[in-house]
Amino acid sequence: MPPTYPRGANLEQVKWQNRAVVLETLWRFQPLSRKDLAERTHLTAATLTNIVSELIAAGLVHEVGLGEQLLGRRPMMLSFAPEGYMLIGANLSRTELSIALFDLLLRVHYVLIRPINFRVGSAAETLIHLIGQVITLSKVEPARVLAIGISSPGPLSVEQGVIYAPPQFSDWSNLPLGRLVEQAFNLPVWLENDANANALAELWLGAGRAYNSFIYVESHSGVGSGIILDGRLYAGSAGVGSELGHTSIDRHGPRCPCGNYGCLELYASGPAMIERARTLYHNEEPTRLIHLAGPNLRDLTLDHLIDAALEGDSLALHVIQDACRSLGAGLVNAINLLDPEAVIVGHKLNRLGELALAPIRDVIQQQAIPQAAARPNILVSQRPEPVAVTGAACRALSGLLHRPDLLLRSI
Amino acid sequence: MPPTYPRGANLEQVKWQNRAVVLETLWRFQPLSRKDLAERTHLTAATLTNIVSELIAAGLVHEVGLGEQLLGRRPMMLSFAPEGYMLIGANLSRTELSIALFDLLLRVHYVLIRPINFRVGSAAETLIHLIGQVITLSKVEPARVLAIGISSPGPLSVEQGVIYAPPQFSDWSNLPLGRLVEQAFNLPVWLENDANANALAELWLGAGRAYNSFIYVESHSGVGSGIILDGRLYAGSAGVGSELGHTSIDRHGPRCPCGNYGCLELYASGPAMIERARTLYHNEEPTRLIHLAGPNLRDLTLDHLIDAALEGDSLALHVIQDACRSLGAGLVNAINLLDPEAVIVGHKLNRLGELALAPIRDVIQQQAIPQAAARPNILVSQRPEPVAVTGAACRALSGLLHRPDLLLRSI
DNA sequence: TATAGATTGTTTGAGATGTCAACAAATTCT
DNA sequence: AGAATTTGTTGACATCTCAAACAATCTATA
Repeated sequence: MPPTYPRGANLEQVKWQNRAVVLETLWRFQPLSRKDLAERTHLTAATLTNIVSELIAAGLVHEVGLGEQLLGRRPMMLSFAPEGYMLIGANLSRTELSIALFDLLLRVHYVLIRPINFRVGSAAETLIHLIGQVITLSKVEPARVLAIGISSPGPLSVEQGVIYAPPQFSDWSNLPLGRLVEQAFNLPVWLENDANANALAELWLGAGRAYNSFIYVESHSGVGSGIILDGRLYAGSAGVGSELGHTSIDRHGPRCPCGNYGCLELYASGPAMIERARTLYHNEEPTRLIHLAGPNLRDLTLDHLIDAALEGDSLALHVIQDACRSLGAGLVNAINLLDPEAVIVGHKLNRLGELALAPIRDVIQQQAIPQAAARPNILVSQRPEPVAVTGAACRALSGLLHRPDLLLRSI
Repeated sequence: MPPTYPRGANLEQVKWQNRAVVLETLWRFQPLSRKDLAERTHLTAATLTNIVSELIAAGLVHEVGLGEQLLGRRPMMLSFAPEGYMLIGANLSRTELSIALFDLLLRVHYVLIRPINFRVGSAAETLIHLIGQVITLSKVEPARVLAIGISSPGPLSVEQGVIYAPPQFSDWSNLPLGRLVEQAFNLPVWLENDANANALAELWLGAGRAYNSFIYVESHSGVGSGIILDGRLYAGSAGVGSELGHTSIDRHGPRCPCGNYGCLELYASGPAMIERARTLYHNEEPTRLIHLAGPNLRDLTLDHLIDAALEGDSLALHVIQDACRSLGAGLVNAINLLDPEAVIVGHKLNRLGELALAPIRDVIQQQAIPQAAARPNILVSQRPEPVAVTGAACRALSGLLHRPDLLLRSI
């Protein structure tokens, strides 16, 4: 692909860009007055009068009452219309399909969760059927649904809306899911890697709200990650996200199925921790874990480990904190390469709070080079429930706010 | 620092942005016709007529003759005016100060190189004096010099133009070099980390011209790197560049002065290779190296190693290719994290060509995950001489092209 | 209670930019 | 010589933001 050139701008683009900027700013910092918006966007008050009138006429924004003011006229505060329009978020995990209906404030209005079998049935039809179900069962007026966001694990082409599933899940392999859903509902659809979508959720709703750049990492069946640079999700040259889980922390470590050696995922994923716990267990006294996972830790899950660690089980704590130190080592590399403002640790690990953060923070404090003055803040995820679909909804919201023509064309 | 909000645009910004886009596009792909520019920038032909007239009137662009055309009117090709205006590039290395005068095509017109002693003299005055010397000795009309770019190793604040030198170089420590030079010549000055500047040079003049994103890496006294994303130099949140040299490839490796363990720099920098050659040498037969570096490889330099490797010396080749495999391991991590289109290996190593590239490429081919379809291209640097100052001049050019008001305000 | 002062929001008209469509210019092919 | 084709130019035009005056709304104070 030859290099793309920066594009020239024209007046229509200015118009839409300004509307996008206003919408995004209002979303992140609502409620705001017209004056506040003018200051933050560096547009003039006159322009904000114009733009806000449009947004109110379109039903996207409401005046929500007068704000406080020490002296002079009190400002009229603006917020997103709470229930004017709706979004659909859908998440495919390895075991289940979650679909939810959100309003434009990303509050949940309806949730549907179904176990799925990747090997059976026609994948796209199932998803389309269930999205339809959510719309009818929630009794939302279909015309008020504006967009659909879909998050899915593992390699996919964001631009083409295709999932490259492993061959054994033949039904999902090379599936142009984005386009199929788009056609079925005649709505804009955004497909996104699940960790990337979760990173966006941190940016919009979670611990990343105060930052312009951060690295998000989560551990479950693998180690997923997403990178936010300059307030935007970094997509990479091929639209495939970042793969912190497959950066190596030990070139002499074991071989990873990906071809590399000593990948972070081999030390810090859920299965890696379970494996480690089983190995260490044989040489230890009986612990709290055996009550949870049965003899020889036969049924051990990551949740068991986390529960046990929270209850003070030393083996579980040891295994988890070891994994967190590995996570820290991988993050040090990413930090030295990208110099982010923050690191956010998410998903299951956030139940552990400081128990997980402390070892990560220690490693980073000691081993990352102090770029400029400050090292990045290390934070725990703060996304609201239902966690799985919120990222997908954020992806749809983010897509919509950057395409205000999709929101305003109707008027 | 609170998050910065995206800013609204207005028509004046559109004007300058379009001029910047046209200038940048013309620079990278000159010669181009007005029609070519219109297609690449997605502006209309009418707009290009207007903008090009301005640029010609300002003396920045010349019509350089008719191009070929199968049918119809032949296009008038445009190029940057070869000698209308000039730029200064300056590079501080650990041992010498290089300053050169360039035209807007980044061709060298005058070079001055001086050995320096970091411990003695007033640093800023020396640099300012020598820049003045270049201007007078080259007999360029001072008013035609438009901007100054300065590259320097090690941590610095791009935005504030300050060099944070190690304390032993007290004269250069916390020096607001950018502002001092700016005031001395009343010209815009850009200060940039040397590896970052070299990455820019690859983008504008070298192996990176065909790519929008790549990772540039060079090995000398350390391992330097620069990241180009989306056709722009990635600056990080604090304006400090990327530090691939201080990403770890082996958490059980030796401790690095930076605090981390097993940093890439400990395996792939010049001093690391020299050390390794000395260690291995004692157990080997006499080699070609002894002729170059004296008994016990007392005076061995990286250049010696490279020369010997080019002449087929097996020890030198072994040491270098080992270092390159380490470099590959570090690059695999960066690739899996950032998914760039290319990797460019520069500086001294490019004398080795495929001898250095092959082991790097092997490691990446085997260990990087194939994101989307293709793995990144692995290339060797192609910058023109004089290598050291070209990066600095590119930084100045890049700065100017993004601020066309600095170029056009005079008319 | 009236008035001054301060702050937010609105209106009007002006200025600037890129665009559109028609046209001019230059070249090849038949 | 004329049709076809491509590049470049011109002037009317639509539209966006902006500046400035103005309206609205609130507090403080005499």
